[in-house]
Amino acid sequence: MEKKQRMSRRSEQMGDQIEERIVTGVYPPGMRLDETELASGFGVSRTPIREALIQLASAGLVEIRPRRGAIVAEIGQHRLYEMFEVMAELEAMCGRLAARRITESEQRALVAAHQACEAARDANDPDAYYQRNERFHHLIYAASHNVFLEEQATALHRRLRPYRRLQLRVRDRMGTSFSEHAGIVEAILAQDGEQAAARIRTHVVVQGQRFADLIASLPMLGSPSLA
Amino acid sequence: MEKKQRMSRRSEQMGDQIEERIVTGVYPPGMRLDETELASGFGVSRTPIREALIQLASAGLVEIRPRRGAIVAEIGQHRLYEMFEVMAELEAMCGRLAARRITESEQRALVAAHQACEAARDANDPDAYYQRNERFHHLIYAASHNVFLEEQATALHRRLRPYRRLQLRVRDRMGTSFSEHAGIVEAILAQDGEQAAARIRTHVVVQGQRFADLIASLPMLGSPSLA
DNA sequence: AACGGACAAATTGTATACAAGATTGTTATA
DNA sequence: TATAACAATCTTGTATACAATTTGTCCGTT
Repeated sequence: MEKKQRMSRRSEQMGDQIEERIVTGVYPPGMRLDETELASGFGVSRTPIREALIQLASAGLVEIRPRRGAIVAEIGQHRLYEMFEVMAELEAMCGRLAARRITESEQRALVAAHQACEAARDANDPDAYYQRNERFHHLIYAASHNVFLEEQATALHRRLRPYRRLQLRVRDRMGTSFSEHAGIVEAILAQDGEQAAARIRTHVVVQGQRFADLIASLPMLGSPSLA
Repeated sequence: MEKKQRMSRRSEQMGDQIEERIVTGVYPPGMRLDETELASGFGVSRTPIREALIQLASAGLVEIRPRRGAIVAEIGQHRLYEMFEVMAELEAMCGRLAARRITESEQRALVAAHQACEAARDANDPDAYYQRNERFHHLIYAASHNVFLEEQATALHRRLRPYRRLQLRVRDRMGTSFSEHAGIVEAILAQDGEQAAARIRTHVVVQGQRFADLIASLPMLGSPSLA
């Protein structure tokens, strides 16, 4: 999990900062990202900003219309549903592979992360739960022992972060989430790949009413026909 | 399938051209991509080249080492296996969804594409089969009626293109491929999602000996520990 | 009053100039 | 002869200047 050694490349730092502002909602969907403005705001020239925007566009966070500037990508309900559908399947795949390939130390780490979630739930601390939940899921990605899959899952998870986050405050989502985690852990430890996959699929929000609740809780909309 | 209206953005054209040269092997894995050299070669300045390289790096085709230039990404055996493993699952998901959601006109198009493959096989024309096979697969992606999934599958498919291409010349792969297609079409038309998924999983090369053959047939190697 | 065209302002895309770090080759010394 | 340090050169990263296209406004005409 170490990744600090390349200091150069301002454009990357810019990219990280802009991305942070996008996923935290400081730059809301649809907002125009003026190159000159961003440049003066960050105290750099347009060049690193442009390069950062191109990267973010490749990642799908912003949309660059030729000669017409960049805007924060608007994800419509429909496309959001599609992305969660894919996310569910990617995570399910991670779970299936993890059940077959997880090592003993990874098992211990997973159980520990699960217990950490339990503590956060008991303390009724959504922020803590959110972070520990992220760790829990990431441990499953890593336990798949497919680095490429892990990367893909992490990237998509990150992209869905702002939408997922709000969802934790809805209803008794924390409690539900935790008990679902329990089932997932059990299946993985039992090396039952198919059951792990099935339970993860259910866990990810795509299912029926739960997704509708998510949609309803989102302040940012975006027209459904954007996809 | 129309996408021609934005003429501006040289960097995109450069990106497409460089990408083409990468996937066709003109720029082999590991090759150094000198910005100045490329710029003068394409008759443009370094700026569009740089932007193109950044995009290609985001897509995973090139690797940019800060202050040390860009090289064509080397995909080691291990990572290649991982990518095919994910590809298989993505395609399987497409098939499962397609079985449930495919429209009648899409069914006709799929059958037509399948028959076109048959003709190419009978003519023993690998190049034609290659193209029609691509179309066949893409139709399944589209029939999933999940645009995001379709995009992801298409992107990964494209990235694996150079490796897949060589594979068609191996053995009697064309004949095998076609008969597997038949089973896939049947499952989708029968709306049997699980069977379609299973057959597609088998169809994609990851399975045992077949993947070993693929590896053996690849001139470009890349160290296995790159992942 | 509304529509259309032309001009003006602003913003993106590209080229070039400059700065900073990396690589390579040379030289001196052990 | 080999190694280490230094210098020269080359390449990338950033800033700025310029070109081209879009957008908005104003005025004229119908």
